Amino acid sequence: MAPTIRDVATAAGVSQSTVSRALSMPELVNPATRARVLEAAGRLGYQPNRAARGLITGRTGNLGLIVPDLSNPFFSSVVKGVQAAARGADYSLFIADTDEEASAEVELLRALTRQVDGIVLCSPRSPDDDLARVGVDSSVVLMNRRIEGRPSVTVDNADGMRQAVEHLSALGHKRIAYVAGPRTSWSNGQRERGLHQSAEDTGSDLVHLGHFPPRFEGGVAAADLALASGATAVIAYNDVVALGLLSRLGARQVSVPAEMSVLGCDDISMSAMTHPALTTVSIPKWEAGRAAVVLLLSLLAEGAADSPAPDRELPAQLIVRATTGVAPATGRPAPGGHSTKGPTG
Amino acid sequence: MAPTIRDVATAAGVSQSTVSRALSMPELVNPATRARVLEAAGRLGYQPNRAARGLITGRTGNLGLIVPDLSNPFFSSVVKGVQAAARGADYSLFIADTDEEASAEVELLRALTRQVDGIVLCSPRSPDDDLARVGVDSSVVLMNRRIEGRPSVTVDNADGMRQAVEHLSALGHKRIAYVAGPRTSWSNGQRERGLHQSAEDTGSDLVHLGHFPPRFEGGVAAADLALASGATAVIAYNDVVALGLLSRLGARQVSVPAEMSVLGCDDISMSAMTHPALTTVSIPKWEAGRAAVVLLLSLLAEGAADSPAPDRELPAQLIVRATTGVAPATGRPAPGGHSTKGPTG
DNA sequence: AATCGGTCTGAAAAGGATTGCAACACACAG
DNA sequence: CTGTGTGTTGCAATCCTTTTCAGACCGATT
Repeated sequence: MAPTIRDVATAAGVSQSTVSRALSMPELVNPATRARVLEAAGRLGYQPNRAARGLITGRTGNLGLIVPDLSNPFFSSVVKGVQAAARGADYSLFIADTDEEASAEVELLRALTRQVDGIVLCSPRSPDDDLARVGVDSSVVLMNRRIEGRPSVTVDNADGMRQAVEHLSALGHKRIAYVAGPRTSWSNGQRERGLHQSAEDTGSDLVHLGHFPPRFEGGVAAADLALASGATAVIAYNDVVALGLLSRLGARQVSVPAEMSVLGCDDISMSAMTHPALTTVSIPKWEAGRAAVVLLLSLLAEGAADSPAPDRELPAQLIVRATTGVAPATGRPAPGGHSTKGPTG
Repeated sequence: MAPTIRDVATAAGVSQSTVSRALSMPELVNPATRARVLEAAGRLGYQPNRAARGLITGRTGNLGLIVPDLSNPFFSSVVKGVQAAARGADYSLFIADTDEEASAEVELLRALTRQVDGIVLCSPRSPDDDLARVGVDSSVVLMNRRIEGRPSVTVDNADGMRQAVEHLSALGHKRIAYVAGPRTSWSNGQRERGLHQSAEDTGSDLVHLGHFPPRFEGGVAAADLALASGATAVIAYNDVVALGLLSRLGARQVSVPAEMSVLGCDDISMSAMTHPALTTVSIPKWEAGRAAVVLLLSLLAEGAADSPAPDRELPAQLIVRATTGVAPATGRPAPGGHSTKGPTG
């Protein structure tokens, strides 16, 4: 149905090989012939069959992207960055969403691996062992997770948390609550680590409120714990959770930031639009997606040879908006909430 | 590198054809042989090379999905529906985002068409002619757009708007403003049509505030116009815009719904979580994505033969939450805003 | 005139899976 | 004992492109 290289060849009065060369190695054919070939190809609307090409080159021209939840705005931004970079390099993109289910990751990884040249695995929830096993044969770049011996793109979450804690500390907050994300999230682990370290450095009390689903409802549920904890500021695992916090605090008529400061993470676009606008630790999402693809493509080009699993770490950046303010003069009473300085999960 | 059908064949002591048949037409081979083949395939971890298969069958096992903006939660839901259906039918999914740019649609359509068996084109912004031209050769199902002679999945937007207007009318609102979406959006046209019809039926005044980008900022910008229009209720093109309206109304200290009722469209998850929770016309997003794939697959199975471009229309459903209430007793003055009953774009 | 270098082109193989056709074995009927 | 049918398997062609290898051609040098 669609024109093949053969059709172009006869139309241009040359052989298939010449057509192939005219299109992919232009300097090897006589300019006049090439012009004829290009004209014929254009006239027939010829598009090379990527499956056939892939069969012989062993490369598909496709990349895969696996994310936990496409409806999370954090990941939409990542997807956009990945997409831009892939399209720029003339790769097509398979995107798959695991619905936050760890088991789906290895399954998708396996299913995808035959159809792509490489995979960006974003914020995987699976245990290290599973990931180590499955990715060996194909090129996989991890994002938001670091595993020994695997290339990855990460963000300096710990430093982001340091900036957050120092900001709050400078505002006079002495007791800071943290609403944690999934136990299986590597980023969450990094953030907890950064929090504990900088809490210690600044002499702040850190209250770990427990692990919550990284969604709006998680923040809603955590808000009451935060209020009961005696903290004057609360840091959320991400912005969506922070928005949930704000919502519940609003419902309980707690004024932000006068009575309680709230700080998110990610800097999703919605965060700048709330009232009051959310103070947050900005993560270069788009850039991270792009960097993952760049790294992946460089690995593919090298032929998976030398370098021992490169890592790329991007900076996080505190963005101060309106949900953080000076600590209330009178400390709140501090019932409930278990204060701890050791990591909990 | 990866095991081929040949490897399985020698391992099982049969020919390639037998392996192929054992895997895809099990009833044609001797049960004992089949068992041997399956065992060998399993042991070697054989996965058929889809490119090679596609070369001969002419089918890729891939579907394509094109949406205007992945970071719009409406489309994330659609994507999830499409993905679920595709995965259920053992198809892989290419997803592409046009960044709301119409020209990218035809380009992506063309690029994708060779690599997939069919495409779901969601909420296309391109003019009818362009779409009519490009899709002829491949199977394309439109979503949120109806074009003569092309299969489509749509939602009864007009009826959704009717429900909205009747709801507001029953609450005593006489003057209703509409914040329109992109001119190039077919859904927007349908909604305007429904609005004008039901405004006439209920004897309400409809104020068209103009076209705004379908984003939060669009709502923010429209809010002041709504206030100045003398309307006591405002319907937004979608929920994201409605959230922008709420934000700006809040900033201007207009109480919702006491002074102004606000009504959105789509029912994105965020809408149930605001304070007050947003009244909205719910669109079956997930279901629509699924329906589009089901329709597409049925077309592929039929071999694009008989039926003259089936259309599937899904119902919309008003969800009353807290941003709509009885009209304020004292009508507001009505300067600015151009009242009209004819469609504007 | 023969050789050489260089440029350009074509023939043919390869890549992995599917499938039409032929072959084979076997049982059974004629 | 031959012919027919059925059930099972193998051979070989095919899909479309890339790539290797060899050949053709031309001008120039020895």
